[in-house]
Amino acid sequence: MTPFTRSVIKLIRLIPHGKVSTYGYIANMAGNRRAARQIARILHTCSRKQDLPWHRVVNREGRISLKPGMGFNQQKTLLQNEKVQVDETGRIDLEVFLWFPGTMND
DNA sequence: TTAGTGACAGGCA
DNA sequence: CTGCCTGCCACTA
Repeated sequence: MTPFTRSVIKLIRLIPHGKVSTYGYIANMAGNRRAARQIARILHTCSRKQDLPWHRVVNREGRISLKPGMGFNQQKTLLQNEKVQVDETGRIDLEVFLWFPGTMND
């Protein structure tokens, strides 16, 4: 468990209900802006056991980066339960739902 | 050690 | 909107 991983975990837990963030932003906030893919891997490995809101992390296009049948449906459902609008293709309007640290918009 | 891969990002056509 | 390409980094065969 590297310090980078720990800060990533903390940051993700800060994402408020009803908002989303992106792999790139998380990586940037954690100190390594080129680590977007590592964020994905971290979530993939320890999301369940770390009790993380993994579903609040999408890619920079505001789209769910999971293949249908591989968690896509679950993530979409979890987000919709939080009133986040997700269309059938897994797309989300980042202009509305992207979380910016500091601006306690919720 | 090398090569392929992926829950990514950005630039460009 | 869709691809294609490059940079990135941990993991695996």
